Amino acid sequence: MAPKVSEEYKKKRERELIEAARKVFIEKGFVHTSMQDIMDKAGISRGALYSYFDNIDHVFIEVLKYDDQKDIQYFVPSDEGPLWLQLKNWVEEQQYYIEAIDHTLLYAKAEFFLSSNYPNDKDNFPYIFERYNKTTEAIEVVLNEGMRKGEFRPQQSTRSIARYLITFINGLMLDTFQLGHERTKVKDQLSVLLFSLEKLINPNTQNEE
Amino acid sequence: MAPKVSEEYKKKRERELIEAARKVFIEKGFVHTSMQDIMDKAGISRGALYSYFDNIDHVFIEVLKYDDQKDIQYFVPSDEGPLWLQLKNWVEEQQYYIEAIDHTLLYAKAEFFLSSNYPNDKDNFPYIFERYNKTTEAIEVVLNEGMRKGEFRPQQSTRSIARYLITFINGLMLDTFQLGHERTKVKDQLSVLLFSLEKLINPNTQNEE
DNA sequence: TATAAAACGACAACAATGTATAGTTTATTA
DNA sequence: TAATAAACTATACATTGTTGTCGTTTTATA
Repeated sequence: MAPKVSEEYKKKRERELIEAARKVFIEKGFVHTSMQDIMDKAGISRGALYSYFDNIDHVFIEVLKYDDQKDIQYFVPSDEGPLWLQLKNWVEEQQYYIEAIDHTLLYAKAEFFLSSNYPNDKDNFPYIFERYNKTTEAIEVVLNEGMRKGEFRPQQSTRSIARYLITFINGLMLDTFQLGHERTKVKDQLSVLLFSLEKLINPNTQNEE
Repeated sequence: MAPKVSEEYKKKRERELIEAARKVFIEKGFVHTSMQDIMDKAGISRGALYSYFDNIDHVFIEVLKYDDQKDIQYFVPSDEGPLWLQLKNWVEEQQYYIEAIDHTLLYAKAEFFLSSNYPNDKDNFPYIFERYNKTTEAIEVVLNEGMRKGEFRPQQSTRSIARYLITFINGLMLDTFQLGHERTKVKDQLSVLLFSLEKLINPNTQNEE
């Protein structure tokens, strides 16, 4: 009379399944991935897969959590150097995330949040709001810190500016899905963003009004 | 020996079908719409529908063409008044397009270009590039005109600025799909856009270098 | 009224889902 | 080390939804 495997083992197995599923989603996106695809990639039987996950939405949600957990690209300010440079760095880094689109979940995520049945009861599905809020808040914190230090003197609310930044980056991603990154000119666009961000944030270096 | 109906009749019928399909796509998006849905909405039989269109991608493409044709929201500059005000107007108008998202094809389009099989051979499907190019070019023309008149003195290339504008608006749309427009604060975001656009375009009113 | 086109709707084929069952493997523990 | 219960495999199955085709029926006109 013994439960055959430890809790640990089950966790580990589940993680393997999630990793396999993640690969499939990156390759094929969300809409065109079936449970069968995941079984094939993971080398697991139908019954076993269904004993871990109820359906494909469930699988995707778990993949999302897993991915979020390891891929923290939130802005984390440090004490060293001017905040403006840190912010600039962060924006420039986004280029690599966007251009690596074929090797990330970005595409599948966009599909999922657009087309899955799951988020239809949008209000019951806070994930997407939370993520948006977390990201903008992280930016907002930096902007506020910059204000406190007297480095930034924005004329708009820091929240608005943070939202603006995130929205633009979302736009870049969408364009990149549809046009490819060469046509989108990601780098060029990010440099225009930086230019205007500087104006938004730090008008005192331009003129005193 | 008679072709049962006139060419006119066929065109008319096709247009009716397209209009019915358009309604369905607006209601249900692209991914969750089936040929059956369109038959039901149009009150037409399977065979008849298939005699007009090969498959659902084909239907959608025709809907797109139809929609583009009547819904020209490209920027058209006039000779009256400063270009800056015209541009500002155009940007502010986008608010209504974005907020009317539930009554337009925008959502279905985003799904289609993300998830249909059709655009997979992206290079063979110029529609999306053309549309992007047309839109940005329309903006670019205005910016150039403004430069010619001495009204605008951008420090970036006008093409970059045009792309920047369109990308941001795409981002706003994506956010609106996912968050709803209250949460996205469309109006607020557009005003930040206008602020930074002014800086991008017309730095001479700020300082002379 | 003959006829060719247009519309109808049944149908086969397929793909995917989630459940179920019988048999096999395996880690634990008594 | 043998018994046992859980995990897993392999496969079958009913169900559902969708697609595209095809033989038949209807209908507008010459």
